[in-house]
Amino acid sequence: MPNLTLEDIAKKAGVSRSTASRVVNDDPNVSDSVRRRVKQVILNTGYQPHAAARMLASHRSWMIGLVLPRTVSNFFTDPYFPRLTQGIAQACNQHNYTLGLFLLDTKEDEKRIFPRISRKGLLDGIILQTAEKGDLLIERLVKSDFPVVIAGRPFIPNGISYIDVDNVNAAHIAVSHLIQLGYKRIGTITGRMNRTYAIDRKEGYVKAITEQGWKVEEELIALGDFSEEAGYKAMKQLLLVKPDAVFAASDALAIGAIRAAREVGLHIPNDIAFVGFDDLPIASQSDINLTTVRQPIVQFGVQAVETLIDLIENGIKPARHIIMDTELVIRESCGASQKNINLRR
Amino acid sequence: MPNLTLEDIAKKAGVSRSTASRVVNDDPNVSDSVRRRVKQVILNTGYQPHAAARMLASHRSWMIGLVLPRTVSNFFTDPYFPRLTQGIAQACNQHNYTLGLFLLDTKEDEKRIFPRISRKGLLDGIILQTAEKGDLLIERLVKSDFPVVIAGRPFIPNGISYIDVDNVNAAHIAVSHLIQLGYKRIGTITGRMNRTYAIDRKEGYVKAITEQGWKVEEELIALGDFSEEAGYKAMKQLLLVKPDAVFAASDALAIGAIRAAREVGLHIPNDIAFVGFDDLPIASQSDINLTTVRQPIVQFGVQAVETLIDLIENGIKPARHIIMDTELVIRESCGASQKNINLRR
DNA sequence: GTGAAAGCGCTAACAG
DNA sequence: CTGTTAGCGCTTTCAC
Repeated sequence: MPNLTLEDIAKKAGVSRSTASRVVNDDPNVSDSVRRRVKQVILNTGYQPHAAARMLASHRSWMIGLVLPRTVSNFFTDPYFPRLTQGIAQACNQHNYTLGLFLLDTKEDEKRIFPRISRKGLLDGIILQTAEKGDLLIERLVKSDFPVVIAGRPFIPNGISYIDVDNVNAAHIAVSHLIQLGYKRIGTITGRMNRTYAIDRKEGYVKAITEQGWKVEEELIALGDFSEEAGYKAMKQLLLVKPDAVFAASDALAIGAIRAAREVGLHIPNDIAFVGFDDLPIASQSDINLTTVRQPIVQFGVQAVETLIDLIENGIKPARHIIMDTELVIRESCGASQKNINLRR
Repeated sequence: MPNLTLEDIAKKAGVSRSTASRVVNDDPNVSDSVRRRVKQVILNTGYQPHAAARMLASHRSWMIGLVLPRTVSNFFTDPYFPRLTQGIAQACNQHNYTLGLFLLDTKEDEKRIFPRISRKGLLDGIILQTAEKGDLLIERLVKSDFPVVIAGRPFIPNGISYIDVDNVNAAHIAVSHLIQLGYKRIGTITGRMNRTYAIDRKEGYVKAITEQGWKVEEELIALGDFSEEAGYKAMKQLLLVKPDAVFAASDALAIGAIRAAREVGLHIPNDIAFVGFDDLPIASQSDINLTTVRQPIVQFGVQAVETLIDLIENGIKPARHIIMDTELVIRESCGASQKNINLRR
């Protein structure tokens, strides 16, 4: 395939470069006969417009960036991020955008990221995973008037678009469910408190506990980092204080925790109950059967892209705030079915 | 920040645009004093060259694409791919390349991918995960003389650069290790046979078994797809024919398999031994302690990028073929330590 | 509905 | 070492 330019196509079709351009870009101001002729030439030659030239002339790159900060950057320990990425990639394909992936591994990366992503002509917009409190990147991005969507509510949500689920409420429902089932000593494994979603899910737990007039016991709260490994370790801690049920802030945490519980011979849900968060495919497997809060992760990614495209095309103001629904999926690990039998007796 | 151009910088520094360009691109042909002056202006103004303009003029995009075919596209079920992606992203940051991620979700995606990634001016090169037998993408890419590195040996390796580990040998070593420990009825959980690495690891297994003069029993070979869930299901099958050891073609498979074994009350390694492949972090956790073939996944990604950059800068011929080392990491799940004690007695 | 012409912001010979 | 001059391939007014 030779390096054809628009000029060549125009010549072969016997029209001007502008007209050829109009056909390529589906401009309505072209007569049908000419359009057909040009399209035929394009088809025959396999012509593809030069990406950089188009970017330069049109001031659009048709490319969006996904930025994942360092703290989530060994992003393979929690299946959430790959899944989110998948949703985002899918939506990009759909809308004909190219996805640029920026995984921040080191502190160095983090320091150099702003110039790289804000460089003019590279990205039309950015999806940024919620970062830590006091993160400068979001602030700088907001100031730069760049189209940005935050995945997960940021610490300072003023004037910036984001998309989230109602984590407080979802966690509250999950823990309340355990309470209704009669558990009295409910522990939780949280994510690290440098993320709003970790904070919010803990808040939902606390709310449900205090609503009962119970005291929140610090020893029943264990810290993880959303990975399976962390769930395992956190559960080792919790086992010392013998909870009868545990709300884990992610499925990965829950699965690690379940491993730890089983390792010491506990049976689920008879000896101890679990509720997770995410509803990953593994949650529904027969030996896990995890009751969990279903998050529409892929759909969340799609929504992020579509919101961003809206920002790109219609301006960033006013900021969009989108909250997606969750749903408590009741399986075996919470003991609901057995409890119901008990109650019936 | 206003939209500064090189011209503006040049004016402010009292030099020509070319000189400013030279400073930006670290061209040695600039006097120190001028260089300092221009650099100062750049620093003061926060100037960033326009990405598209640079791409167009230099015929380089400083962007590489990572293409993951549909069959690996729900790429969050096997931690291998996120990890590989991380290695690739890391190397891209290091070398100042932007990473374009192309996750192929649907058949549609797969059909439309070639024009998208081969569009001139978008990518300097492509890293492509090994695809299925008869995949047209690789062929078309080879024909197009585009710089491409395949991650994992492709089915038709002629004239194309790839990077791989010696899967046959690694699997052979792993299974031989089980044989030496005295296991007599060794099963395996393979990946789907549409991937060279799945085929190769099975071949290593077969080689080790037949080397002993043993017959390869089909019922001892279960098919998975490299996910934990598949490992669990495959193991359910294998349990029916009571193997005393199992070689799993990935750690994810092994962990799913271990869950299935434990579910029916088997103890590891006393009742049944396991060896995995990958050495993911979870393999070393205290209740898993998986003996496994360590693959340098992140380093593999880095190597892929560096090979690709070599191709971009020095031409694609001759094709590079790089085989990276693996290592058998012996932990508890194979029963080596206990066996040794037995032997010593 | 179509064409001519003017850039988009940069790199890269080439001349000095 | 530095400046001048052509483009890179496309989009986008602006006339007609």
